[in-house]
Formats: sequence, C-alpha cells, structure tokens
Amino acid sequence: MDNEVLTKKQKKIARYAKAMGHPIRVYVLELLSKQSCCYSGDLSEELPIVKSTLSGHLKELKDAGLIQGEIEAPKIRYCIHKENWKEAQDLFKGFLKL
Amino acid sequence: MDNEVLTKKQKKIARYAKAMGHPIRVYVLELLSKQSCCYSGDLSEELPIVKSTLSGHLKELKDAGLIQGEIEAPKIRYCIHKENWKEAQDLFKGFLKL
DNA sequence: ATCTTTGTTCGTAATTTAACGAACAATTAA
DNA sequence: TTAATTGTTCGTTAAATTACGAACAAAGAT
Repeated sequence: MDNEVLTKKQKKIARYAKAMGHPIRVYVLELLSKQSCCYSGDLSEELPIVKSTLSGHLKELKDAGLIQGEIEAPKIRYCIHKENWKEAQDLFKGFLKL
Repeated sequence: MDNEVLTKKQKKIARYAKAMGHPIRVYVLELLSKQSCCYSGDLSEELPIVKSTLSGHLKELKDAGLIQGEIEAPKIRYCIHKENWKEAQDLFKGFLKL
C-alpha cells in the first residue's frame, strides 16, 4: 500500500494552500485568526465585492475546513476552525521548515 | 494612497499560496527545499504525469518566483529561488503566526 | 550529418474559478 | 401581516486551470 508518489500530507497542504490562494480569502483568514469571530456582513462592508461573491469565498474556506459558520439569526457568525487551522499551521510549519 | 482594502502582503501570500495549491507543486517545492537542486527529468520519472504537464507546473512555480531554472545543456537544473522562498517563509510565518 | 535526449510550445478538451445581479428563503422588526 | 435584513442559490459570462499527445527546437552524441 501507499504506492502513491504523492503523500496525503502533500495533498492536504495543497488543499489548504489552494483555499489560501486568493487575496480575499487571505484577508478573511487573517482577520479570523486574529480576532475570535466575525459576521459576514462586516466583511461585506469592507471588501470591494458583492455579497454573492463573498458568499462563494466563504464557502470555499468552509469546504477546505478552515472556517466554520454558526447561525445566529438572522446573521451567521464565522470563526476559524481551530482544529483544522492548527493542522494547517503544523503542515506549513513542516513544509516551510519554520 | 494605500486606499486599498487588500494589502500587498495579502496579495503576495495569496500568490504564493496559489502556486502551492497543487500536490505536484508541493512535491517539487518540498524536494527542492530539502536538497539543493534537481533536473526535471528526475521528476518526470517519479511523477505520474507526462512531461508537458510537468513543464506547466514548473512554469507556474517559476512565474510565482518560487523556483528558478538554470540551463545546463541539454538539461535544466531547477533550484529553489532562495530569496523569494525566504520571503514566502516569512510571509507565512506571520500569516499563520508560527 | 544524423540521431538522440531534453524540455517547451501548441492544439484540444474538460473542469474549475471568479464575478455580477436577480431571485429566493429565513428570520427579525414594525 | 407586512416590510426589512441577511445570506445563499441560480443563471450567466469570461477567464484560468489541468491534462494529454503531437510537434517542435536546441544541444549533445554517434
């Protein structure tokens, strides 16, 4: 087994990196990793994109597992997905030899 | 000035992350950051992709500034672009708070 | 001079990404 | 109940990504 050339680690790093591969998403991750949480409405105000586009970026980050959204009607509170964020930190630490 | 919401740092991080956003390219970067250099022929043997596809990935890494190729006819020796790799390390260190 | 090796470029095709506005759903406020 | 707020989904469009094989160019080897 594990006949593969590319390891699971490498695939995970690539998956996380892809999610980080857009300035808007870097912005969101930076914000959420600094402060605890935020509402997407706050983001929508600051960022130069329409809400549907923002929704797509947040979905991409959710799909990658880097953030999570909690319904707090009528808003949604977004937070870092601590467990996976930690994993990403560790993976990149190893990858970049930090 | 600097009226922009997204900083140059965030854009740079995103640019590097995008280049890291594919398992093959993670593989190449990992290899090159460990050992000094390598020939793309060596990569072509190990990796499950045809040479033209590999060429594209190497071009993407070159365009992002993460690697550089030196002609050593008839081969090309690829190395990490030390300066930019260092920059990427620093940017991600800050971004991920490592 | 010809053949081989090495790697890029080109043509093609399928998939994904990114962005917008309009429409929709869900919940809160009036 | 009606109106306003919030965010997702849908339809559309344009561009980028990924992959392959064939053709090509450059340099070395025979």
